[in-house]
Amino acid sequence: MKRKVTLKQIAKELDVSISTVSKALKDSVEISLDTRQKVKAFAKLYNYKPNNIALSLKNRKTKTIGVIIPEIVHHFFTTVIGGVEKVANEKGYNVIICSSNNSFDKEVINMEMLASGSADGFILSVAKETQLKKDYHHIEETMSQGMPVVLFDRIIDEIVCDKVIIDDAKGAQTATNHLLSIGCKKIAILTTVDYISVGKLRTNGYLRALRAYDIPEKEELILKIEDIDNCETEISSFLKDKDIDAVFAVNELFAVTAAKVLNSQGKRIPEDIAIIGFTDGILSKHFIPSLTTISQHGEDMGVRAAKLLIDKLEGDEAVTEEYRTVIIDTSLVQRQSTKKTK
Amino acid sequence: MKRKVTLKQIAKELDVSISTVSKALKDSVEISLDTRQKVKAFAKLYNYKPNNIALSLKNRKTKTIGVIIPEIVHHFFTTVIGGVEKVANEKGYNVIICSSNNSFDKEVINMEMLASGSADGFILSVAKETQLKKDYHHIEETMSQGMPVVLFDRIIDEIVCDKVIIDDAKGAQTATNHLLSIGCKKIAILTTVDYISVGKLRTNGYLRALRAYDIPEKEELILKIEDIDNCETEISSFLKDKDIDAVFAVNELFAVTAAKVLNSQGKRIPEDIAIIGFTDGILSKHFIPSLTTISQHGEDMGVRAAKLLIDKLEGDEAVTEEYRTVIIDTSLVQRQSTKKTK
DNA sequence: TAGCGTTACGCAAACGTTTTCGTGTGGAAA
DNA sequence: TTTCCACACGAAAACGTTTGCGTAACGCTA
Repeated sequence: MKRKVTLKQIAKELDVSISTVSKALKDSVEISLDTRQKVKAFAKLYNYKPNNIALSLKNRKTKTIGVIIPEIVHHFFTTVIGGVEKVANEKGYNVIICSSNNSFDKEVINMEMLASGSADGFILSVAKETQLKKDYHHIEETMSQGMPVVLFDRIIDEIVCDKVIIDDAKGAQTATNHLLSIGCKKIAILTTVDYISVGKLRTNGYLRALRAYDIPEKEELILKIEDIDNCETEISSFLKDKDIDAVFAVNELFAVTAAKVLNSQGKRIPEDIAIIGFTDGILSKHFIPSLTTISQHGEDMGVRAAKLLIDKLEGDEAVTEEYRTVIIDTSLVQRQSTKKTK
Repeated sequence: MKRKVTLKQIAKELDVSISTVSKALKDSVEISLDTRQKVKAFAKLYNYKPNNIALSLKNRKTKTIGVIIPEIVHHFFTTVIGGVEKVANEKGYNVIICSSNNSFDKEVINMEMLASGSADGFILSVAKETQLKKDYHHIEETMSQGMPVVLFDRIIDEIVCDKVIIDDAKGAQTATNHLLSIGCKKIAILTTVDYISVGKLRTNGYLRALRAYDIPEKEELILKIEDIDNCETEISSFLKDKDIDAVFAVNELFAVTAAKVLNSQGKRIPEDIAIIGFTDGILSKHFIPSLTTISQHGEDMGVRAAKLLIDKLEGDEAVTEEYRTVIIDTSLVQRQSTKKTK
């Protein structure tokens, strides 16, 4: 089992100096054509590849982007990663992905790990726990050490940096408006507890849409779900015998669960009750009936986030000092769960 | 914007040597208690963290595991990653994830990138293109340079290394047996083209089960799908007016698509036609009716793969020279799409 | 033949660590 | 006063690169 070949070994074999080998491989005119060819042939033969670690140390940059997301088993986040990878690879960057599993501690650990030499900058969506805890020291520390950070989706207002978000409130408003426009009047919302920023914003959008239509908001039509993993029972009892004609769910799981629950309660979708979700994942697409949703364009988010980060990494001082917030448009994806029937 | 603080800077500030600082931080008895405390206080104040890159270079290992998967937006693979991360983090390893996007070239590039210093070993599921092309030089090269590789799921028989697989044929047999046991006799299979190893194996399992029941295999009940993204039309025309009482789909998408197609063709599931899938993803779970499947236990696979790799990385010569193949048990997850009705 | 300019290469520093092997200082024993 | 031994610390090498600069050797001109 041979080790990886280094410049030093090539130099020794060929009885020249390390610098000669290095220069020859770079086709430097300093080195005679003859030597250059000899070195290159030898390097190819032994499959020489420069050691990235050594390069990183020397250049003080790693050419890799660290991505930290709350969950890896999550369609939306993986699509974002897809977008990040796309531009990163184009620009010669590597992508390291870590998941925080929605744990504050793991987020900190991962961030420190990557920050201590493994990545040049970060693309980050913060963990639930972090939003709850409001402790952002790890992010601020990273930034203060000169490493750019781009926040996306679950962002933090207090932190000044580049951000990529969707207009959650507007998207929710669009969703609600859609329901209103097809004649729904009694619209329930399934949302998250308020400390999840996106949940809160979407709730706001829902309320805004109602107000615009002069429909009074009713406390009993709003369900704020804490335990996402066991949302079914909560949703089931909430929806039981409720006098509504539409449900707006702030994520895919809630939407699908609501559909199932309503189904088993004997309601027809969309005839009796319309459903609209948020996030355009495979569940919404393949469910029967297929679910109307607000698409977040995850891949776009990833693309924009990566561009922002790379700009900052390669930019001059002017760019470095200015922070931008990119707002990705949402779009309504109409499917069967909100057919116009009234 | 301050840079990251290094040993050298601390040494300079405190007017001692670099080695003294390094030793002090490691609580070496060589250094006086007084100096030790001073150094540590200073290091904490400036939030000193050793530079991983420098450590990697010095130690000639990175303490990171490279994971390369065909698709990042894929539930099964992300669950595997979850398993890998779990044990990796326990053992102090970092995880770098790259997707090949099912492209041979990208697989090679990613592998070479990570191999040239960024990772100590690999956990890999090969791209479709690689299976088709049968070009494995990048994997063999990596191994010959002393970096262990663990293959999982889509493996390559010709390569000698640690492997983690499920018994695809057995799982398919279990699935088919299940259908037979509830009285189905005319079972169609939706599978992939043969060069996808898992597809072929699952087809074999299906045939084996039929033979065991003395049911002749019929060419017209087998659909080998090439273009997965546009499987719907193909499945639709295949299933049209076919005289069958069950469908076995080798993956989740095929199963769901079949269910939808049958639905729209006026068949009831499971009363008219039973459906069983492979891979226990969210689609199967949330579909109505929920789909019976063969669970691959993705997280388990990740756990075992990571353990194999770390064993090899940290093991002595004896372990290093022996290759193991771990077979993960599949299990039947019974749901509504295969109710016993006959 | 002395002086000069090329050519073709080597030296050494630097990136940030760790670790082995000195070494200067001080006090105590002889 | 000399010798010896802890003690506390520093120098240097090594990991694998890149690159500015120094310099032998050579051929040519004056």
